[in-house]
This record gives sequence, structure tokens and C-alpha cells, in this order.
Amino acid sequence: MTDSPNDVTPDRLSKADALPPSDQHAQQYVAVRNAHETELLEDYVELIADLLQHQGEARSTDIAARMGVSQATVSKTVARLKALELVSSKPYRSLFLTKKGEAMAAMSHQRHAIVLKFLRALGVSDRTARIDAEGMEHHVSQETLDIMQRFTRERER
Amino acid sequence: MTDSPNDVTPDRLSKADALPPSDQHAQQYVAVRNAHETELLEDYVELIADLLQHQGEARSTDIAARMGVSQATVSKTVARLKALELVSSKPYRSLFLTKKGEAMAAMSHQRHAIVLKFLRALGVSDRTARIDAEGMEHHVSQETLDIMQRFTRERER
DNA sequence: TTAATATTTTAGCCAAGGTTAACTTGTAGG
DNA sequence: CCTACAAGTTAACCTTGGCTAAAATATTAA
Repeated sequence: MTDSPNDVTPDRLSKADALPPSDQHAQQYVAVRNAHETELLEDYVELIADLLQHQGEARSTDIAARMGVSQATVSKTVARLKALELVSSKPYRSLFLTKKGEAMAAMSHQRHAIVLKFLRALGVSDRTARIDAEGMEHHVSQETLDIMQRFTRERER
Repeated sequence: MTDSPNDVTPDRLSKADALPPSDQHAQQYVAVRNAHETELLEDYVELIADLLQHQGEARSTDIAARMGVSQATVSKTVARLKALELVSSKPYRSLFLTKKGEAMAAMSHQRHAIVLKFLRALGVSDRTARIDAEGMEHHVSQETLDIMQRFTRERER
């Protein structure tokens, strides 16, 4: 490599947007991979909080049904959540959030709500907004969240 | 369970939005999991297309650097891409897209561009918009994409 | 209180997506 | 032409997040 005379000079070939420098480019993907790591944990914790609030109890059966996953999978993931001290429970009993878990659930819930309301304010149908929000919420930075929130408020007035 | 007299009646306890019915709720998560399956493949294919266009060549070193990942990882993923007939190449040589791969890259690129432009039109800074777009692009439905596109066009006028 | 049913856990399996270390192949320079 | 370095591959390993089947524990109803 390294600057041979017949190097392709991108600017002459491509319409507009060139590639960002490698290291900056890499950071984008790293950010996405990091998000993926906590994504599932956040979903669980958020769902547990919802169940506690709405049904008074968080049982793995319900989690399995709502996540569209087998009970065995829930068991395994809950074990991880307990190891991370996000969830507490006695064997064969229903689940509770630790302080740490509650904090995560609250943040997660708030982000989710902001994205969902934003999509609806944009004019996206309820059904689609719900699906998209679920996927998007873990990939929206604070900066963007602030802007979404402002946008939604303006539309509401 | 099942309607005991002292069942918690959610509506009295919670502020607004109750939980959606289980099966509908599950579909949201299923949709996200499905998106995750193709996500990485799309990113690779999109990046390969970019490299081909901007540098005339797609080499695994560059992919590794830009994805922030080891070369071994690239090798393995490329093997998968080849098995799926998205990419073709001879051992130790650089990579090409099949027709199928090109189609996927084109779609992916377009979605990415729509989301990125939308975020910028919203007022998100370039750096943040790039990161968020990378994460969001795989979770935005066609309906939302259309709305984003319309929004961006209106702002441009 | 005991038997049937429901729920939770455990064990064993699999694929994806990472890693490092060691090996192979390709390419430039002397 | 051959040697050094760069690039690509392979092997062996790890974790995550799914699954099914079987075992353990709770709950309900007779």
C-alpha cells in the first residue's frame, strides 16, 4: 500500500461522502457492539419492572411468554442478571430488582418512552412505532434523545 | 392465578400505558432478534461495497481495521458470507460481492443514508449522527424510513 | 394428604461472534 | 532468487443466547 503513484484517489471517483478515517469508522462499530452487550439485560430488567408494576409480580413464565422465548432461556439469563446483581430471587420463586436493577430499568424505560413518543409524534403508526422503538432504543445517544424529546414537546403544543 | 378476588387490578395502580397482550409483546422482541441475525452480514456487505467503490479493492485488513476487529474474525465472517453467496473470493485474495451481495449492499446503503440524513436534519451533530445511524439502521421499518425521508426533504426545502 | 398440574431449573446441544497464537501464502527489495 | 514482512487462514478457545428434554419444586383440587 502506502501511496504508490497509481493509488486510487477516491475524490475523483466517488460522489460525495468518502469513507471516514479507519479508526473513527471502527469506533462506530465498537459502539454498536457495546450496545448489543447490555441490550438484552436492559430488556429483561425493563420487562421485570413492568411486570412488577402492572401485575404485582414477575414470574419467569410471563417473561418467557412476553419475550417469545423458552423458559429455560429465561432461567439462564436470569442467572446472569443475578450474577450482575441486577435481579434477586430465591429458587423457584418470582423475581425482584435490586437497587441497581431498578436504576437500570428506570433509565431504560425512560429512553424507551422517549423514542416511542417521538416516533408517534413523527407520524409512525402505533404498531410500527412499538416495534421500531424496541430495536432503536439501545442505539440512541443522549444527544439524540434530547433532540427527540424537544421535538415531541413542540409537536404536542 | 386466574382472577382471584385479590388480584391486582393494574388500571388502578399504574399511570396510563398498560402492557400489550403477551403475544403482541413477544413479536416486538422477535422482530429485534431477527434484525440482529442479518445485522452483521449487512454491515460487512455494505462496508465491502464502500471499499470497492472508494479504494477499488476490498481487503480483509481494511475490513478488520474499519470494523475494529481482528483479521481472524473477518476471515470467519467472510466464510459465512461466502456460504450465503453474498461474497466471492479466492483464498488469500481480495473480496467481491455477488449479485445478491450487491443487492443487499445497495439496500443497506440506502437505509443507512436515509437514517443518517434524517438525524442530521433533526439537528444531531455529525459525529453522533454517524454512530447512532450505524446502530439504528437495522431496526427501522419501511414505514418509518418513508416518514424520515419525507421529513428530511421538507427540511431541505 | 396426596395426586395431578404448573412452574422452575438443570443438562446437553448448537451457532454466532469474538479472541490469540501459529501457520501459510503473497509481494517487495536487495 | 531469496529473504523479510505483510496479509490471510486455521485451530483452539470463550461467552452469549437460543433450543429440547428431563428432573425438581410448588400449587391446586379431589
